Amino acid sequence: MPRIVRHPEVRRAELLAAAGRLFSARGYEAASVDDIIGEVGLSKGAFYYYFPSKDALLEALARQAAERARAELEAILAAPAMSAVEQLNAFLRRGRGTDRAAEAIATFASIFSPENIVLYHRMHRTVMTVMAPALARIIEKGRREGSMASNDPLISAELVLLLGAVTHGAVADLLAAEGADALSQAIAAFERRLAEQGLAVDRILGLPDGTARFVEPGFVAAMAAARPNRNPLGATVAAG
Amino acid sequence: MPRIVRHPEVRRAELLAAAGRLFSARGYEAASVDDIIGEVGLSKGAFYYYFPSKDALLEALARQAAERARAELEAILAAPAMSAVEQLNAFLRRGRGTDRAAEAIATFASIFSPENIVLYHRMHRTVMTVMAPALARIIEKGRREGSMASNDPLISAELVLLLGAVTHGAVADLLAAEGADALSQAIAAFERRLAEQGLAVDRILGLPDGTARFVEPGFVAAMAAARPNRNPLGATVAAG
DNA sequence: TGCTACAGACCGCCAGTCGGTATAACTGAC
DNA sequence: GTCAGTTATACCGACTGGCGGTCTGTAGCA
Repeated sequence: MPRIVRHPEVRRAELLAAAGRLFSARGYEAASVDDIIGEVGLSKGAFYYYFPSKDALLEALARQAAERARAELEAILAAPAMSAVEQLNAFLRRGRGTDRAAEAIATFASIFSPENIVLYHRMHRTVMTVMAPALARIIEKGRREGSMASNDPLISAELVLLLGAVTHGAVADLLAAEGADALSQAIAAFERRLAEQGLAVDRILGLPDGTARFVEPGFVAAMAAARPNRNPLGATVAAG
Repeated sequence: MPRIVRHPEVRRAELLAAAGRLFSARGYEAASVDDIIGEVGLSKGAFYYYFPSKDALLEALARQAAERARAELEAILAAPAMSAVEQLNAFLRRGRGTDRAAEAIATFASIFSPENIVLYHRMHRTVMTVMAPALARIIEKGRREGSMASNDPLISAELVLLLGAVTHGAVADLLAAEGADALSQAIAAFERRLAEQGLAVDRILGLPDGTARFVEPGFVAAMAAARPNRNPLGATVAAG
């Protein structure tokens, strides 16, 4: 086979990109190392030259995601003109504008699928460790401004983040919904759920009811409209 | 090899029991089907006579756990003498008495270990579908009694259950703590966390602060005291 | 000339398959 | 009631394909 040499950073990025695609599409376990190197056009030996194990590749992918999330956050935190409450809402809605609904539903569809628990968990854990302290800073600011209450900003931050990550079931329902009736029902259920989650955040942080909102209005409907094409036999996503 | 025939129900139970032990001890992926049948003294063919796949065995195990949880709940729900608030606390503390601390820490240690995400997730999901409606009934009762507030008892129930399942990190810290100082710090952190989670539940359900409590006093210390013996090299549970 | 980035045959293990079989349970003849 | 014949059930274990990971190299750039 022709031997093609690239800059290590480029190769590493290629592997991460291919792994990201394949893990999302097929699930972490179902996507083999051979699949990944096949996509990049690399040998087994070269792969293990870059990553000590398949798990390390997953870890690197999670770190990458966390790093990107952190970068997105810096922008919010760096804006001193915003009140803590405004920052909170900006935080909760990051990447959840109606314009990014298609992107969001695609991500959800792959990451919340049953065969992707491992991928989801890794991402979540790693991103969480980056996000929690950032959100805690917002909560502390809110406390100083007198708009928020919390005994322990870091713990409160983790609880709030947790509430943001419970969308699993509702997303699955949204993806599985067949027919206009079921779809509009799923949308309504999803929005009720998001409203309740927002309320829970308000209560935990001592904000007036209706202050925190996880998505901007119309986001769920936009996501539903942008659902990835499902196979004609139905049940793309197994129930449960 | 001698051929030993048993009643199918007995064999099935044997397999479930062995799988429960091995999955907990080594993790779902690390415990092979060969390990399980080795423990039971059965052949590969016989195993696949009972379960169509290793995953189906995990599913059956999760169902079993859910069924047991449901049975435990019936007792609480069947007691009409208890107020909804009392039922809530009984619910939150099920299996969390100081007398059951040893059992609890052992369960946590295995189920929250990094290599057991799959096992944890399955159990959690299955048990959740059983628990959420039960807790929702308690919340409805509380609403009728005027002690609780909720727009949607089922969603509130799911949020409350979720809050009960966030103990991961703190448990890991508790298990990893080396030396008296670190241990007492981990205990304190755990208790602060549980207190905050209790507060969050209070707020979500419109209860006075300090009403809901996830464990009885002294439970965390009792758990810490009952930690399973860790290997002398330290770091039984990998960080994170 | 030496080190870095690569190649690919190879290994052990694992979930799952398959053809076969011992044994218990049932049948009917006497 | 018992005993050969038959069937269905519960079981055996060699085998397969594919997986993650290893190892011995080696081409190509510096």
